Amino acid sequence: MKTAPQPLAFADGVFPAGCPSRTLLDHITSKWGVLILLALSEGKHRWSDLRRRAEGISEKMLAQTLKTLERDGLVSRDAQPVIPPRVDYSLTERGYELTALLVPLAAWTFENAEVIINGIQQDK
Amino acid sequence: MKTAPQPLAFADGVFPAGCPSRTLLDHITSKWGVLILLALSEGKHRWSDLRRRAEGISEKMLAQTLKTLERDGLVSRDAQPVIPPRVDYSLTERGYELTALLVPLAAWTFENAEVIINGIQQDK
DNA sequence: ACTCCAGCTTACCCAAAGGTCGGTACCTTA
DNA sequence: TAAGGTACCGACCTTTGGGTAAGCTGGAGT
Repeated sequence: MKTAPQPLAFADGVFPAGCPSRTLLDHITSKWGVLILLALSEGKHRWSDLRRRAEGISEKMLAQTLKTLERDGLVSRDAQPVIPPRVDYSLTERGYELTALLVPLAAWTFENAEVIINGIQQDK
Repeated sequence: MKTAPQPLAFADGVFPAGCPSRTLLDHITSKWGVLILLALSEGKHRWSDLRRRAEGISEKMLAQTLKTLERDGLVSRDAQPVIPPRVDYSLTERGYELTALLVPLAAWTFENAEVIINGIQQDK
């Protein structure tokens, strides 16, 4: 299989099926993954902050998403053993690299959403 | 802290729930949506081309995804009434704007996937 | 004493995303 | 006559993402 670190490696197949790239892409573009990454692009946040900022996320999904992103080395977890438990989540170096590319995309999406979605039949 | 040029619309809530921006974000970051957009970023493609390039997609999902992206004004469909039916799909102006931002993200993902996913326990 | 908060985890369950398969219409090649 | 290709549609069924609810630890508030 292709492992060549070419600039435009998807010149031949756009992310071969079953490849690690597909998995990572799924993590990043997952429903809540994007929102968490965007929230953290502004700086460190606590559990309850994230719940508020990623409006609508459930505790289960928050925990699950954070765990995935942490495993992928995009988010780091800093648990302080203080009396009322305090845990801060922030982006790793790698995470910042990613969100540097993600934020413009999100900004474009945000700016164009009204025109696109409201100007068009939206049944699904 | 601030990473975007604009007043950062998600400064207060990162894509408010139930907003058009969430819907559009879901379309764009959907499992097959990304792959179709990336494939089309290289130029026009036919139905069967897309099936090959978005490896693993089913006909149903291809049709559904294309329809969504078309409704969002990101993809244009050009059906020629020739004897063996020929339909070309390509990006609209708006679609190009998007993929200009999407491609770097995809490239980063592709380049970092091996290290991230293979260097780490991957249970899910 | 009782309840509330943060920061989780686990169990249970459902809607919906997505896969499989068959059909359609028209033409070409064997 | 039969098989095969393009570009789909749609019924049916399975997988899974994600929601709800409950529990847990250990203070702090009333």
